Amino acid sequence: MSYEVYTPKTNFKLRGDHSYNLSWCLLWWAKEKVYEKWQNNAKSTFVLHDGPPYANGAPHIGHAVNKILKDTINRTMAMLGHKINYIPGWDTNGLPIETQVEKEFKIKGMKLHRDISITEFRNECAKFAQKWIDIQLQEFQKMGVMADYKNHYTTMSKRSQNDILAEFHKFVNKGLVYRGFKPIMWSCEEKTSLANAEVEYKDKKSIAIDVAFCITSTKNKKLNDAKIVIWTTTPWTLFANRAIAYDQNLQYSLVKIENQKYILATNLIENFQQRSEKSVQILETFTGDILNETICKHPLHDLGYNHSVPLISCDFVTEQGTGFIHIAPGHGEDDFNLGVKHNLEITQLVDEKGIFTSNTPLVEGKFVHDANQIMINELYKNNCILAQTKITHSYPHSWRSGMPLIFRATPQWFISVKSLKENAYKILDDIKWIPESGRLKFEDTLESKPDWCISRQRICGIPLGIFFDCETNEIIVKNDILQKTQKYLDENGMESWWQDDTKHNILSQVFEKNYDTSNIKQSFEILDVWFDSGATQAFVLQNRNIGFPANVYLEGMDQHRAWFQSSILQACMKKPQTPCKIIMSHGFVVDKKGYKMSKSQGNVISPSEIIEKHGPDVLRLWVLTQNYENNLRWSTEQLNRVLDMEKRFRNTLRFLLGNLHYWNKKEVDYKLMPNLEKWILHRLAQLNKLHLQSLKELQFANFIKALSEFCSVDLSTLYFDIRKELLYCDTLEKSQSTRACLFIIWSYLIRWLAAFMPFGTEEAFYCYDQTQSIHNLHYIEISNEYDNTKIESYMQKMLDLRNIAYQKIEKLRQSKIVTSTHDVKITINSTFIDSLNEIFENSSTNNIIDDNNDNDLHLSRLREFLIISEITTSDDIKCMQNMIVEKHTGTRCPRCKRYFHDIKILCARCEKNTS
RNA sequence: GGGUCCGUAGCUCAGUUGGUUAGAGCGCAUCGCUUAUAACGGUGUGGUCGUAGGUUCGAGUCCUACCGGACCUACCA
Repeated sequence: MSYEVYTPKTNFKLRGDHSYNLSWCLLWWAKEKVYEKWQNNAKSTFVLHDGPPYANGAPHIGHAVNKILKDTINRTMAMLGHKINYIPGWDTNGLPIETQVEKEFKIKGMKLHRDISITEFRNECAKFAQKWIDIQLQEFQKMGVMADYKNHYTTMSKRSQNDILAEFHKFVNKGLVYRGFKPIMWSCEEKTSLANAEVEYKDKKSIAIDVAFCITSTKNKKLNDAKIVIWTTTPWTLFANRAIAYDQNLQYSLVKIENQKYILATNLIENFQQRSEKSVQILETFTGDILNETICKHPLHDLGYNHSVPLISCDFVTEQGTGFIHIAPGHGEDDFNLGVKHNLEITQLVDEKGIFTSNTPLVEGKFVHDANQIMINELYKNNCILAQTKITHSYPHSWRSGMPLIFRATPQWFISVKSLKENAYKILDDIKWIPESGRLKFEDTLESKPDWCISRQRICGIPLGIFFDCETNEIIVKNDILQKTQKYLDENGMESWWQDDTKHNILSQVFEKNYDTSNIKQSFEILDVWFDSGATQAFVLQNRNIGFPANVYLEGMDQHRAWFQSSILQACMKKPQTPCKIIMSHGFVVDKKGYKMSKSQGNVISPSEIIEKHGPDVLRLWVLTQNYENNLRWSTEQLNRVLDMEKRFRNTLRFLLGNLHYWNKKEVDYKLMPNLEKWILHRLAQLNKLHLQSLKELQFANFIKALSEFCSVDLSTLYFDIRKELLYCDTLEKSQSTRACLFIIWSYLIRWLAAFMPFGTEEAFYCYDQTQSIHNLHYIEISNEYDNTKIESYMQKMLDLRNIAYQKIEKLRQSKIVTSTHDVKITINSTFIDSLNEIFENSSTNNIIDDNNDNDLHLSRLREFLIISEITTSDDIKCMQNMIVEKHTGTRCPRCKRYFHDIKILCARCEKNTS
């Protein structure tokens, strides 16, 4: 037989239909204009400036981490009452998109210029980027990322491109842009220089050779007929060899190998022996300075390479090789610097495709990597190779095509960064770095930053928009030509830069009719994409009046050398100023074992898959409960942990909702609440402090964990379990003040959780209130009364008693004497009543259960707390530890489960409450 | 090769300026409830604090080296 009890009633499911709920929430938020309403908030505008992801693929788990963190901060700030200005953006120019589009044309057998115009090509790139923007935008929304999507920015929109060009021209006007000639990382495949960020270091197998150079002149007689041995892994660069470097402080030895004298670094002889399998006899050892003013001849001297090869001292000789470094000033940075210092020829023997030009005997028209074998063959013919080995070493490759890169000296445009760096150093203290070590990373990169090569020999991007004198290499700036160029491109479209009449149209505005402009060249290069994204602080934050400086920049920690760097340098063009107040960085996603995710390892996970299987809240909780300053680990254990956590939160909300169903919506004065309620409110006050702390550090993991413990331990195990008897079995009238307390708990919990699991909380909130979104509510300030530290000692004493009692009950349970705490009767010493009085000091008498057997209020409280049937006193018991726990000998009331001695069908209380 | 950061129970994390027997939640095991029921409660089990040295009366905490991992850097010519 069942009796009426007030068990929880709610439509909110423990396991919701997350895919239905996801689409419902997105519709609901749009209808409710959640983001738009954030603009009505009274507190100052909070600007988290979005660093643009690259629009060339589906979002990966790293995007998810980044966007979820950003969104959580935004939602938190909105609930604090700030206006939110979050403009998502995309990086849409550059090589990766261009090569992708190029590939598609190649498949169709089409060729740029022949079959497709530059304009058409650029349009295809834009279409390609737009496709991925649409996909990413949708995915970000599914993660719950709330943003001003309508006004999103891209680096390819007309307005952005004009703004970015204008931004670049400011650098030109300030005299910071110059044409330089430097060896830079060059991709023969893509025929362009590459930014550092476009370079990927991979293992490459190379042929390493030890090559002998004959000495032709030396001031030291004993070196007369000796040969210098160099070691190289790029034999083709020997065609461009112009010197040999050594360390004048290093020990070198004159050695004899097969009746020929050679010079090698003393400590590297053993390595050399192993490589060459030749026996080496040391004749004499000396320091490197003896090699001063020594001159060799090129090993292919008689084949057209008849220049002399001087020995030059340097400080970058390493532990590898022979102690001598072959120097090709056109093909390495160290080499170049040394070449400039000693006035060596900076060779330009290789064209943009990596093919040797006409002034290179033997290899003219040959690709550099094919030239390796030609060089090796010739050297063998001339008897110059002492050893040939294969080595695997880390070598730069093109990020996109995967092809090995070369160093190649070419004319490029550079921004002089000296003054920008000086300004940047001045604002480092104005930025709060989270974590603090981020500043160190940033500073390290800043310190070693060379002048910024900003030209790219491509077309998917923003043209430099400059003309220059091809004799002096000076950029033409007279008669406002830069502004006129900007205006022209604004009116005719950015792609008009590549049209035939553009040069004439612009120059005719600047120079008189008969002025000879044959010396004036137009640059057809485009800007480095890092300049594009670095300019967002200008063309998004400032030009659109979003707010400058922004409050927060938040990106992966790799951006300390990339976006953070370019943004700050560009902001510091005129004066020291920071584009943001806080720079926060997060780690990368790794697998269970801590290894990075890569397709080849097969350990990648996709955010959309997680969302599909488990819902967006689970993905978010996974991100948010880890220490994201370091790596974020993904594993099934973690997934299960987060699934359990989500379930715990949902079930807590469900229990609250179910019991609020019976609430008369009347609030209750704090002073009238029993100690147990005061304690749970005190816990809320503690959590609130933690919440504020988490906002300061923008670290939510500890707070969420505290919330989870609160739900498990404080609510489920203690408060809810104890109050169930009252809520279910007593009169509705009696239980109202506890329900009022449940409402307070609900009010805080649902708001706190809203930023972390926006979908589940919305679903729950809708069960309570269909008139508004939870995400347009604000956090509630905690009443000072709640922060009641005195209540802690009350709770501690109660828990101690509970502990003692439950240990004893457990023994009875194990002996199969009782099964539940309801079966138990406890007897304690009557003098303990006094200490109970102390424990319950100041506790209200409100909403105590009718305890027809007990006439002592405090005993009744204790009985309630222990969830047992009866508690009595006796003078025979000496102390609390000796409390007697035994099976109650009465009959159980089928409604409230308690045992009583005098019972008809129901206990007296239930009889009364059901009549 | 160099720089920065990280390494505490199966998982996520606490662990104050070095100070008793290293904590929590979850998980897991087990018992129970059957009025939050694909829920809930009781009890229990988990750790050579990455490894090895050193400083100290005493080290998870400080120092050194090494191992493993992440990010950055670097054409080992």
